[in-house]
Amino acid sequence: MKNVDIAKIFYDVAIYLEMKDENIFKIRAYDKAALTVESLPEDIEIIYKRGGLEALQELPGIGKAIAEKIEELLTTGRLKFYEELKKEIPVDIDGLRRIEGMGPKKILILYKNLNVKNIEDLEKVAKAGKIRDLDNFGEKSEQKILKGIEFVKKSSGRYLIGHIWNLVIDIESRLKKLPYVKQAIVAGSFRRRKETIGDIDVLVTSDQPEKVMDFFVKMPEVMDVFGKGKTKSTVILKNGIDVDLRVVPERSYGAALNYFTGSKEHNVALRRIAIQKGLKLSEYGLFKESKFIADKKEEDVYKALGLKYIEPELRENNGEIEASRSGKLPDLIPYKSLKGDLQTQTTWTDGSSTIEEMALYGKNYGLEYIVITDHTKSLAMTGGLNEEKLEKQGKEIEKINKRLNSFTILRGAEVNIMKDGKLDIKDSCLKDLDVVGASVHSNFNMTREEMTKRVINAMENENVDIIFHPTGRLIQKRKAIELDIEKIIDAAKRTGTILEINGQPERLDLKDEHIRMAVKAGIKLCIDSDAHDKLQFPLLELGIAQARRGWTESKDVINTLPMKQMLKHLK
DNA sequence: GCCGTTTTCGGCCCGACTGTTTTCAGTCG
Repeated sequence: MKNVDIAKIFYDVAIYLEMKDENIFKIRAYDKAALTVESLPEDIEIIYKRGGLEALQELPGIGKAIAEKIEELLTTGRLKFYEELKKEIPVDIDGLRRIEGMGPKKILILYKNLNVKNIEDLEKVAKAGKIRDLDNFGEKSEQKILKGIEFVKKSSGRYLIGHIWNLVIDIESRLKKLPYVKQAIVAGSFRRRKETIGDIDVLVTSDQPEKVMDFFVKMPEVMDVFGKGKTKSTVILKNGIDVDLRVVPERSYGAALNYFTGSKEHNVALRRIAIQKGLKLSEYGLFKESKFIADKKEEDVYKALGLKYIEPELRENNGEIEASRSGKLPDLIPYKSLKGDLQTQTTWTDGSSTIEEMALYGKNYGLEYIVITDHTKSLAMTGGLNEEKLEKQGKEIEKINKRLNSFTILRGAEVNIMKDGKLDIKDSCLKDLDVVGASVHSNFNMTREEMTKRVINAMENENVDIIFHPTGRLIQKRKAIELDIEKIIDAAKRTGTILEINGQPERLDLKDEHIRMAVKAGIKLCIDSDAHDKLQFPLLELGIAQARRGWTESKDVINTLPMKQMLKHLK
């Protein structure tokens, strides 16, 4: 049983307990435990095997009772306590809760009175007009439920940050231009640069909130307005994404930005610190009694709490507060700080731009060098290159390089790691390339042991400089290959192999927590766009965002260096 | 249910909006 499965069960337990009107703090305890398990960097099973119940109880938010439940889940694969709750109230919690406004209490009322177990049941009773007669429901809530069902049918839940990036920036800049808007910024998980975004949170300061709200709910993308007040409005865009807008007075900007950036867990931790100091922190400011202490700038809030400013990408309550207090925050790699891109594809395989176009656009983007890394022969669907073609491409690159000023195209390839860990291109050919990246593109379903061995085999090849998109995941589409990341990091250290942070929106691979492990182990990384088109170099910023979430500093990333120095880090 | 250089008992983060309510519960972030 995996961490996510156990976390899911505890989240569900919390919801069941809420239905049963249990003590709110008991409910939160299960939520907190779920979050802890969910965000562990290693398998909880390994922790349990290593240290048993005691080791489990050392985890934050996990005490005796929950540790025993984890033990039961790990040893039997089941949890009686949970199964009894499910039997007592057999409803599809996940499905029903996706409907806006449906929480535990309402789900319970609907189940008890109308035997609603899932969205289909809900739609039937709503259409039949049966909901309006229930206590605490009315005609409006019935309509809202029907609207919510329509919306859920269309929407896919969370969105990849790279896919909504332009839309978000566009909305932000339109709000900024309004004469009655002072500041406008997108906060929330977007500002923290999470790989997926559930909804867009926009913060605005203005003296005329009504006008801002009027503009907001009438934006052309808006499909429906879910709520509109003086300080808070929620709309749904035609593409299915929720946008929340909050308007606060200018004096509260810093506190509000901090509050709406989150994460929730980071905020809770900050509030606790405030309470310890006899202060109160809310989106309106940091207060002593009713006196403003800090509000205008985020920095002031942290300072007043005795902390160094914490960058948004770190605000997940994963140790950043302790690091801030003790002056051990990382000096994060800045945006726009890469000098080269070590993975790009061209028309020689599945890219849509020529080598020369890639070079010109790369230069224009501000880079000093790029590596052309077209696919190799075993990836037949992309028309992968063989040894002969690689050599031919090398000559072409040489020609183009002569025409370029203060920019260099390096020769590379993205070679395939075969099932046994061997590569699909001869070493004698790889030796001639400047940069060799290797990656897994086939046989995704191997056991963890086999897969880890396979990749390490490739890392041991003296020509392999980088492992591209190491875990092979496609967010929301394909699971990562089974890899023992700790062993991969050890091997990287031993063999001097670089691990990639791939900036493609659906990859972002390595992911943040693995990056953090790699950085901690002191191995070198690179950040690539994996551009398949001349317009994709801005994906490097997405890669940097991911790196920042993994506590990466410039010194950890070889392509922050000028070309000659970068090359020295390769084998 | 968890947790503790103030506590092993008594705390546990804060506020807005909606819809159904005549003062508030539920939901959301």
